[in-house]
Amino acid sequence: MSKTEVSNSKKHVGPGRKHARQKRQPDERVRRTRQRLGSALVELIQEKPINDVTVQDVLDRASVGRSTFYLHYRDKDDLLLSQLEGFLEMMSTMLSIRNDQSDRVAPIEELFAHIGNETKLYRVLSDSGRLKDFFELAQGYFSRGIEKRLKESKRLKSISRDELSARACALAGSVLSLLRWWLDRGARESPHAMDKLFHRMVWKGLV
Amino acid sequence: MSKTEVSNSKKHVGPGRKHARQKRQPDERVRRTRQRLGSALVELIQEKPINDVTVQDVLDRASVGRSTFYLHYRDKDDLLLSQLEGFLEMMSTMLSIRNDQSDRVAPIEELFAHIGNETKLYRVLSDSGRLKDFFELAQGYFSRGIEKRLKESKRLKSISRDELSARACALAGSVLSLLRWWLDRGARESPHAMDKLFHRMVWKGLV
DNA sequence: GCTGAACAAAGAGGCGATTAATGTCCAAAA
DNA sequence: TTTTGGACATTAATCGCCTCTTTGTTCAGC
Repeated sequence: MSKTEVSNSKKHVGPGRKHARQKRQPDERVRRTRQRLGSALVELIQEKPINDVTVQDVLDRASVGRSTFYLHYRDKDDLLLSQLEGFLEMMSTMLSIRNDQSDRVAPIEELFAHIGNETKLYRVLSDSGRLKDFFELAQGYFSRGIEKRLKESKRLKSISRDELSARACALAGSVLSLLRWWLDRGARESPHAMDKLFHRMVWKGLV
Repeated sequence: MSKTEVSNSKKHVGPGRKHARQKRQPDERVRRTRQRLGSALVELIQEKPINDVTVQDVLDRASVGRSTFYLHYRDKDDLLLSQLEGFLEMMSTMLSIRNDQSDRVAPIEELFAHIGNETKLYRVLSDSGRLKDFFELAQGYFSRGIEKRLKESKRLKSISRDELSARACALAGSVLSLLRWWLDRGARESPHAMDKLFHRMVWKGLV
């Protein structure tokens, strides 16, 4: 695990993945085990350099047997990736939902709020050089979420499939750039302010 | 030079940099030497894996003495970075220029056209894992170029400095995402079509 | 400003030995 | 069915030591 990149996990489908994909039968025991492992890793990488965290550390912190770990995940990176993907999946879903009813929190605001709560983790990823991989991953998830949303827009019915995907891609890019701008300056503005800013810029004219 | 990252070049100011910065007295000999070294490197990395290209290779190809090389550049990476920066500087300048007069080629179109001519290089950077660094670098240059342009917009006179920089950042992000989308699909659409697409999306409503 | 040659310093690669960590397997418990 | 603990084979990091390549510096002279 020397050349560990967050994005380099197309190795093989692996044993752990099967559980992740089967959304049926979310056995409570399984859910808890995975949850404990994930939290343990996330905690640990905020305590010491990511490469110094061993599988054994995670096992101890999570109080989970070694064999159980490998039953769920291919390796440490797979676990981290799975955590990040879970998070991004949430964000993507948020972006995909139309909020016509004004009683919902705006998706961009919610997105900034959620990520603003994880600035420590952001720092860790940044320091370990995995931030670029994370953003690349995020670009995919955000694009898909946004594309889904755009598809339901009446104003864009006449637009070709390719152009829709291009637009989603560009929008995702701008959200992520804005997010990075915000985080790198210490997240000074409120999530609500960022949401309004984003709306003033592009969202309004597009969806 | 095993862990060579395009972006990791904040080591120290280095001897070579002084020539790069002094825009006065662009001595013809210096210009030619730098030009030859740059071209040699760019040629070579398209012929064999970037890490197999030695300084000696570059020297031979460029017919430049070893001491001369180190007079201009800190190391191989510095040379590559300098080439990329030169390219990005051009792009940034293009983005910063308002084209009120319709006889100019639109900046986005020109940008896509220029980069479309370097797909081989794009592939090389991608294969050597430096693409993420390149895009990160580009994000900075593009943001600055766009911010400069936005500053001259009458429609945005009332906007705060911070918001202007945020907007520029987001716009740069969307251009780059679009660019990546375009390149990764084989640059099928014409630069002109991409320009129009971009305008339909955001540019129009913003500047 | 550029050169060539000479030289010190750093680094990559090979190799055997040692140690830590990883990943697999299975019988048995929950 | 999931989880467990312990035993076990495999892998990977580390070290010392060596060799050869590449790097980066220096300087007298064009």
